[in-house]
Amino acid sequence: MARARTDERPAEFAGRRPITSRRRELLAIAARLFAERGYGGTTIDDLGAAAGISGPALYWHFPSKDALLAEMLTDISDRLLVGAQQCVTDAGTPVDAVRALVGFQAAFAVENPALITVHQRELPHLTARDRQVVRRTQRRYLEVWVSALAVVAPAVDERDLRTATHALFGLLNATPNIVGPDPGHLKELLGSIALGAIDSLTGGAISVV
Amino acid sequence: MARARTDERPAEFAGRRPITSRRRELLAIAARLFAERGYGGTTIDDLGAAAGISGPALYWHFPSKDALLAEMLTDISDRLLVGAQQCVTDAGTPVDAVRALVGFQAAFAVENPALITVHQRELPHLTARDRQVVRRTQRRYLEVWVSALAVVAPAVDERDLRTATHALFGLLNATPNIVGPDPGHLKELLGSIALGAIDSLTGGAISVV
DNA sequence: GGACGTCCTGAACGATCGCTAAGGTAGCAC
DNA sequence: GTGCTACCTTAGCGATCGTTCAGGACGTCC
Repeated sequence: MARARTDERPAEFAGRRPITSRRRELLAIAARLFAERGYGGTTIDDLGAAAGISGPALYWHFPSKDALLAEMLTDISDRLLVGAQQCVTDAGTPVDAVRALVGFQAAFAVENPALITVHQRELPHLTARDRQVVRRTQRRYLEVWVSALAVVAPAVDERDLRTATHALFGLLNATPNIVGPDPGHLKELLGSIALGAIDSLTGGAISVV
Repeated sequence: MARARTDERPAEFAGRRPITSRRRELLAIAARLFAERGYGGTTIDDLGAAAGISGPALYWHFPSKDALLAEMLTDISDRLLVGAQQCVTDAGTPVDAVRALVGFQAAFAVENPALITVHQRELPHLTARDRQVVRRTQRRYLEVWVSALAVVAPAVDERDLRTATHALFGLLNATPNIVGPDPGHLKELLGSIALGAIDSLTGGAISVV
């Protein structure tokens, strides 16, 4: 008999776990099911069945259902934060930085609607500790946006900028509700609408071509 | 022994149930808890405790936890639809209609962030039948917006308008994530950002004062 | 007084579901 | 072959939770 991986590698489970392709696959499947049925509406057996294995087999890869969700959410927020930081450092001008952020978030939301859904919806089902971690990363992501916007909209109060950024996230993250258009077109459309929204803060310095 | 209300009034539970103030109160409490902890993270006993009664006491007012959620969600979508139709019929011009819709949705979202959260998040936990009902009403609400926008943005493809409307909903419904500003200011701010977003579709016919 | 309606309590049942336990199989190293 | 690792199986436990049941308190009406 082999011990469960949880017993075998306690230190690893406490921090970062090895990211195998199988784990990534299972996380993607879980994201789809969570988006469709909700976290509470998806059982371990559902997840296993969708992956072609039994329910309890998941415990070889993840220590618990909670931990699976936690890993999914931290991964999403990490990817967003890293991508946003990259946008800013790569941009030549402040205006370019804002445009890059809009394009990046639009692309992520269009390409990963299930992740967006889970990220928006399932935060309450995390443990207090995991929720805190995700929230912290989300806040840092928000700050990247607010800092970038503050440069192109210096006249706007910073609290209003924070509000506006939340609104922009809501706008760009509407992708799970949108059906039909091809990804490229959708990115363009959402991006231009978002830039129009930003124009209402700057007086029109952004979306002019 | 008194029979449970479910046995007593089967016909009434099948369709509309009487809306007492106590029921409304319980629905408001449930909305707050669902928004905080999620539907699956809230037990019948939690709901009862928050209302100062025992858990099973809820079964006097609602036939099931599912039905409570269903009533909450259908009520929200009904209120939105009725309000939107009112906006359009009361408006003098197409531009006024769009402005009224933006103001109405902004006001609702600012005043009822918990309802917005539940409405966005808990749809998967409805039975197929209830979900269909809510979806239908949501679609009619969307159509009110698309029709109004089509008049002020005749050059935009209707599918794009539908996409844009989803984006606008996402923008205005970001209120649950926004903390701090006073309601009046928040409505104004979100409204003006939304109008800026609409300007990106019309070329600037809306937000000009 | 009694009948009746309204709203609630406390106990308990039954089903679900996350999770554990114990073991099996296939592959690779030596 | 033996040993080891990676990944999976089925059976079942324990706890949670939605729901039902039997009844009780309080009011109103006659």
